[in-house]
Amino acid sequence: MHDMIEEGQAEIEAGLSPQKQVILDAARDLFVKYGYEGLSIRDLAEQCGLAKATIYHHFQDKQDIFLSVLGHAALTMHQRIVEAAARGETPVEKLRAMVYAYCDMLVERRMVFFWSLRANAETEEQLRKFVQTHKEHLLGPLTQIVHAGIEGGDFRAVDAQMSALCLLGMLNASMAYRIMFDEVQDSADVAARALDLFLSGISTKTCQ
Amino acid sequence: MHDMIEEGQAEIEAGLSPQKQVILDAARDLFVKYGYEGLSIRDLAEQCGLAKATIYHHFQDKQDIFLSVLGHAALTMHQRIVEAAARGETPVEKLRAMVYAYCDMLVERRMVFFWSLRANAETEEQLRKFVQTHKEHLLGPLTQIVHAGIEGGDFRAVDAQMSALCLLGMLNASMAYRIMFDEVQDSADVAARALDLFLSGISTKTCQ
Amino acid sequence: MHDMIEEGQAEIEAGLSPQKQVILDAARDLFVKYGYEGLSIRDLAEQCGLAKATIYHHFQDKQDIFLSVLGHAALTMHQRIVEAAARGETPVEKLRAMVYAYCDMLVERRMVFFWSLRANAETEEQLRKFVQTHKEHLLGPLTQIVHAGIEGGDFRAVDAQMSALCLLGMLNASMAYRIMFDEVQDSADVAARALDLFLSGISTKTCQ
Amino acid sequence: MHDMIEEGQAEIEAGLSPQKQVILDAARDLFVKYGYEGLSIRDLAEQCGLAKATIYHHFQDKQDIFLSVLGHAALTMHQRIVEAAARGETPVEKLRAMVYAYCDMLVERRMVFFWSLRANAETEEQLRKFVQTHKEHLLGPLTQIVHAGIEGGDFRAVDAQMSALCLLGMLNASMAYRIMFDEVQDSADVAARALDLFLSGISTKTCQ
DNA sequence: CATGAATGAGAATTCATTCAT
DNA sequence: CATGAATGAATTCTCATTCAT
Repeated sequence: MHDMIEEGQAEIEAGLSPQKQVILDAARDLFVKYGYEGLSIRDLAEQCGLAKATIYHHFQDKQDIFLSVLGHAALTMHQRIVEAAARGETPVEKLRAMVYAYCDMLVERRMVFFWSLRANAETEEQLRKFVQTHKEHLLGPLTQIVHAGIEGGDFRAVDAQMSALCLLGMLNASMAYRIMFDEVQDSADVAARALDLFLSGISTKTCQ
Repeated sequence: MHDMIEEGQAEIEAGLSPQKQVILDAARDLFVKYGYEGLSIRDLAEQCGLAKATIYHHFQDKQDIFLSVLGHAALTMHQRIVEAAARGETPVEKLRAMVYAYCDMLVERRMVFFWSLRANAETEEQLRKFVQTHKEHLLGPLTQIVHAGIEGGDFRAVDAQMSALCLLGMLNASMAYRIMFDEVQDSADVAARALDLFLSGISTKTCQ
Repeated sequence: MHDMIEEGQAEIEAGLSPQKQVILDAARDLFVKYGYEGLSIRDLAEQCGLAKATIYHHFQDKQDIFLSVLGHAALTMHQRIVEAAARGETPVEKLRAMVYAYCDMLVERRMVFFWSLRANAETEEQLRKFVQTHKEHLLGPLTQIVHAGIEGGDFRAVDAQMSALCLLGMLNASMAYRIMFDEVQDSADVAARALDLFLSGISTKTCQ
Repeated sequence: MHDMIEEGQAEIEAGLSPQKQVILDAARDLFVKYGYEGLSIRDLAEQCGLAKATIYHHFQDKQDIFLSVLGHAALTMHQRIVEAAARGETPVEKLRAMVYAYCDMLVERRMVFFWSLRANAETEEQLRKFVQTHKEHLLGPLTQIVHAGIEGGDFRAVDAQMSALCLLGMLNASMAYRIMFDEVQDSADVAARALDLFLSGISTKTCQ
């Protein structure tokens, strides 16, 4: 895997006080580990070395933290994927770079499934809208490349968005499996094989 | 979609007291809806029309309920998939039947991802082992068919298990998307398209 | 220590169904270990290999069990002490035999203090009356011997009951200390030294 | 009895927030009255005029409260006994003052037996260690005086610690009896008689 | 910018007990 | 004589959140 990020803890977003960043980074890890209900403000505060009340100084409530985490994750994913795409020439090269970048983030943050975070019932509607708004950040660039590949004659005339979605699903499943059961396998390997299967599926060339 | 199950609530497993079945069915729905931490025993009891204490008469604790739900789900999935496979002749036909059966269950029980259920930290290790034991129920039959397809010359010589895993991932993502965002689309359609992409990927025939 | 009882589990009292005895024996151990509130009917039932409801077949309620245990303990103590007294000739010999018998029971059943069992508030009044009634079983024989010693000119003219009470207190404290902290010391030794101190205190002879 | 403490509720220990003191004082009374299992946090909170959760703001859990109570009791006992000892000249005088101080505390706080408080099974080991650490506070000063008495030729060459332990046992039993059954008797009287018996036992002089 | 104190609501779990069988 | 099923009340403890400082 190519562009390993040294330590994914502290990417400072414009307009975010450093203290907020600390909280968000800790919150991300805890949400991923324990889910929405499973993260307790007490734990979060302890993790940050702050008092519980201080958390409320920076965020309105738990949902606020949650949605902030989600927003930042989506944004970062987007940035990395777009950056990765820029490193390739052909659609296939671009796709490969994006896939690696995506899998890196999955593993690095153990964010196995982006959607597996599950908020409580009241949040759910809000969450749905939120995800609907931000999913483009992830799905959009992929879809676009698939589209370009179709236009360029590299790929068959499939439904581009649906294909991108399937690619993400394959990667999610593969990485989840690797993380849960066979940590020995290199994630780049796993990702490569899933990507090959995908490319065989959409490529116009004879399969092998 | 073909064999829609009329009401997925009450398949009686051998050796399970009916009262336990009632609790498990309700628990399944609530776990899927709210996640592990999100299900409260109080809600579960109310849903079943029982007193909280009665739940604890039948199950040791929340984890016990959780793992029971998981176990039964895995078993049911297995049964349905195996049944479905029996309805096809060729590997492709078998695969298609299995995919439909799987997606039916996903939608019917809104079990969007089988693995997205997430227990608390202490459970996690136990959960991991549990899933490791039971994943075969789901992955095994698929892998077997892919294998048969390879042997029979229908499929390319890919890693059968990895391919099966990718197929599941594609279906999970597709169905999750459909459930979350465009409920209008027919899930059979969505499933069919994902399957076609997959088949194109592993088929030995010229793509297209 | 002389008359070690082989296994203090099953002394059958006249008129007690064997099943009741089993329950009482288990209850005694649990009350001693955990106190009144600390014993749970569930644990008691498990310990006996019975269902909870079966306990209620034999006893009215928890208090009933508690008072039965107390009654039987008082009775057994009484019997053993009286038996022991019969084995001595002089008051001092009798006292020594009683003390050994008492300490044997303390250790054997870890009933460090007879009175340390504490029931809940509502029971307390009932308990007080009960203990008041039964304390004679323990204190009476000792007091009587002290009295005899005074009459016979062996002991000083002290308040016999108060002296007996003090002797019990010394033994309780000594045995409790031994059980809690230095299990190495022989309980017969410990008892002997406490008794010597007591005898020095009430004896008419020059000390030493 | 000489130095009766007017109201034993509010001795402020250095370094303890006043709120913690309030809770500890209430907890002491309730533990003594009902035992470890018998005290409910709800009752304790009500007694303090606080919300249940507030108790947990100040203490980690029930055990924490319990051990705190024990620690403070041991400390206070120690202080009072040492103060009392300073008021006497000869070992006998010192002992007498200590005994009165001890019995005062027993009655005042109805702490009939210092050791009769019994925690649940998991605590027990922790409790044992705790008591082992703190028993010196109570036993140490007494043992020391007995030792001094032996050195000075006032007392016989007995095992000082064992004697001190016996003295405590006598006092405990005597006071418990008085509190439970004949409240009419003056506790100073009761204590005096137990002490006289003890002194007769260890004194080198001819017994009367 | 930060926090200690406080809390009402609710979490999971256990309690002693009853009753139909 | 025995028990499985059931339960209302109580248990310890945690939750997200507020507020005065």
